[in-house]
Amino acid sequence: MSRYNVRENEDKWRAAWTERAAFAVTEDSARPKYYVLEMFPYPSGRLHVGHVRNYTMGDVLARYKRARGFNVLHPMGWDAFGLPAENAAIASKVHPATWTYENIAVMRDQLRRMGIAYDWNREIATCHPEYYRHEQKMFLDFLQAGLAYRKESWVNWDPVENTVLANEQVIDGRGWRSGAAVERRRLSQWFFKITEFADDLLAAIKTLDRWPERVRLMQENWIGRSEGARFRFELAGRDDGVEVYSTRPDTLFGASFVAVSPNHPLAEEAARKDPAVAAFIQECSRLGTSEAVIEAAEKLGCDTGLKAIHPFDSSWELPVYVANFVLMEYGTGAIFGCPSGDQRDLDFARKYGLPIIPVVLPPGEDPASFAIGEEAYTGPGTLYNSRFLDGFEVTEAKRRAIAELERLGCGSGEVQFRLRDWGVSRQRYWGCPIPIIHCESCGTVPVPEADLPVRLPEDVSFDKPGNPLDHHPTWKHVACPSCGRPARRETDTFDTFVESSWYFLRFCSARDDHAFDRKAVDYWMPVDQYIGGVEHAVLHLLYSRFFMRALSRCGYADMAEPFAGLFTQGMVCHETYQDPEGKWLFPEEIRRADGGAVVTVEGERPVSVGRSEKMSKSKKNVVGLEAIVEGFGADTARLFLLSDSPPERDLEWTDGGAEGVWRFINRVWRLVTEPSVALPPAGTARPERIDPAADGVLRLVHKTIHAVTDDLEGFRFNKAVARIRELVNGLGELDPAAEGAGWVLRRGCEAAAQLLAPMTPHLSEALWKELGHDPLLVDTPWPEADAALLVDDMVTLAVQVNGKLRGTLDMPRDADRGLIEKAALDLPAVLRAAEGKPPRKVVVVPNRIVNVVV
RNA sequence: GCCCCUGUGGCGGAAUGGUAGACGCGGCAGACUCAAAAUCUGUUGUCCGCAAGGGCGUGUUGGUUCGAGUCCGACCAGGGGCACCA
Repeated sequence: MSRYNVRENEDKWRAAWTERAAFAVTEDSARPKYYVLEMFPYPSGRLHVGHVRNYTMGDVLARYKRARGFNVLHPMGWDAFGLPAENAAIASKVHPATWTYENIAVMRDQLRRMGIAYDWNREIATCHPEYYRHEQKMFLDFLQAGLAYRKESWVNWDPVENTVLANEQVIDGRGWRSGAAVERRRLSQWFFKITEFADDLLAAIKTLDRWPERVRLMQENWIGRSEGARFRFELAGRDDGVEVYSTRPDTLFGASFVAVSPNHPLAEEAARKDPAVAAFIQECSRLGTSEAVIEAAEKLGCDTGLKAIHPFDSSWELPVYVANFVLMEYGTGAIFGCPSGDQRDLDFARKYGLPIIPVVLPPGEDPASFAIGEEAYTGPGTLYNSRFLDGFEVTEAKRRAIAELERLGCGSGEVQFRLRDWGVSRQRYWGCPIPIIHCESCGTVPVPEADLPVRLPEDVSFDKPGNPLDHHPTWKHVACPSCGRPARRETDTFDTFVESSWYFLRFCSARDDHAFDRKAVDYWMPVDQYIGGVEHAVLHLLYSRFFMRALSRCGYADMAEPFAGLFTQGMVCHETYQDPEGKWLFPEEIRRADGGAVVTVEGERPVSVGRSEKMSKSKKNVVGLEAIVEGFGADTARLFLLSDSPPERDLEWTDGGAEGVWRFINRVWRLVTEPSVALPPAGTARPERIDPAADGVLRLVHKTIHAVTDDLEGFRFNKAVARIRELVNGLGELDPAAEGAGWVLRRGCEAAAQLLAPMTPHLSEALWKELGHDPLLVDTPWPEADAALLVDDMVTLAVQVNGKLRGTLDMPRDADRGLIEKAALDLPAVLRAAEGKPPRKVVVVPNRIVNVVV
């Protein structure tokens, strides 16, 4: 019995593709183009199976489309700037650049071994000055176009590390590494004006019909368009007021307080006079900037002592609170509270004993008895207790309330977006320097284009807390390009999302002197199929959509949407293991003992098995790619990652499953190398006579070609694999004595090799050669199914009595309705189930089912 | 708190409103073997039954329909997102 030699074959066929330069492409107007892109990885150290799942899906598509005659662009690169490199620098004294480039070398090698069909000539690393210099130029152009600007904003500040923290780095109000209490601080930072395109970014989501529904929904929520009113409450005894934004101006007569954000100027003013307010604001700053945390926290407030005057009734005064649930970043940073119509306001009013005035009467309720209980009423209804708004529906009341505010001159209707401008400044070393010089007399001066790129200095130290660029002895000291006097470089670097917002354009002409060649971009863009994790559903994808618009406005391109099709794949998960002390264990540190109990390999101590979770280093539930590829080969890993779960769902890695795939690969190998009946030479014409038994198998071959093609088009890789397995099972059961069996078996084996090719390219190439074909399979067109062989002459109908299955009926396809009814009614099982009762009705669905109703 | 998704055998999962459990993993039985591994064959939702056959089954619970895993309502459970991780 022969065994498929993985090592030899995988090396051999990869070398053959490389020698052919099979996947290097150029623009070719004669052929339809197809741009397949997987989200490029951060070079974290080594490839894990999650990456491989992502890239395998892209490769399946790239190889499939290539076989269908498309000119396929399938590039790969590295999202190489980022925090982990700096953390590594702090932890192990290795320079971020060294660490990054070493990781890239390891991961590139791993990717090559997986046999993914990339055009490696287009490889890019975003930390390379040849990449980021174009980004600096774009920034200058955005600045010119008014799409980039500088302003103050709030951040989470770690006073020990002297650094800004991400929300996820704030744990219970403390810095993740230092443990120091986090402060909210104002910092002057650079922003991209994404809100400029808010309406268009929202409206165009409708055109992205090849994006997953949930991603579109997430983006819609993120942009968060709302219609409401911005208006002013005068403050009693002062000549200023407080401006609020509300989506429910119709409920103004239910108002019982005004609340401002802890960062609102009025709050700061109150804090200066009242230590209690100051202490409260201090307390709020501990919550951090995350909306989820703020919204979930108990609604707390602190009375400022100020009184706001109701815009519709100057004798009506409302208390002004500082409240922890009011966000400075949204609207005006101030609201009015209507407890009967908003849950947060209701909680707040209950806590502080404020009036609760119902103003919207739900349909069918009696105004005399309707009362607000535990829940605020936010649904539709009719206004009451609301003077001139009484009797109007909510929508109409909103319109009238706004009209009245406008008449009074204290406000107007306004559309608000939840979307805020994109803050791109990071107080970090390992990122793209922002090409700006700060001069005391000239202000912020752009670095002249001729001086680009602004390169990162290499001699930096990570001994001190804070930004290494800031405490570098010389780097930031430069002459002002405008006046020549001593000035200081911007020491912030870009958010790494900036690099990933245009890398797909760079791939179109990766070695061009400009950011990209317009002709190449016009040919290849948009990306036809983008594949990546759903974790990027909002930010990366929205930023890229913004960049495409911003670059188009600056004359770089002429396109709004960079990604025509998007697919978000699930994560790869694995069981977790802990020893008796609760320490996490790697899968290879455990084994299953004879009784089925799980024990440690060392010392046989009992292991508790946890549920399957996303593979992560911290829980050690990771499987090494090397071990799999060494043992079973790249094709096994690829096929397993495609076969067990639908691609959009999480996949559980199991050793058993991978072994099953390995068995299957060997079964296919033996099917071809040790056929049950001698195969005629390649290209032999179809024999005159084919036995009905063999004809059934031939039909299976064509049905499989048809179904697998359809499944690949629809991203149903797991089903495609299942169908190919059915084909292989069917070929294994072919009667070798049947007339025409050899020819049918050849057709079947060829189809199996071709259909498997996008998934197991090495194996398929080897099978193709075994089957006597000389040209590479990679240069062979996709097989076509013969439509005549897709439909059977006989069909099996299910027969039900009152909806319950009682038997089946084999009938010719499209048989006469009366014939079917009669045959069904004569079935013994039907007679038995009907218990002698006459049929009241017989439902016949052609070629599918008969339902006898008695 | 707000928004969203998912619940089907021991497990991963199939199923245009039409034969629930394809395909695989695991289990059980057998063949080959001195033995094991590898491989192959059969079997495998559950309950009753010697069998033929039948009852029950897609988180719970109502509804629509000749017919519901699929559509609609309520509930329960698990998961995800909510602006400096990438």
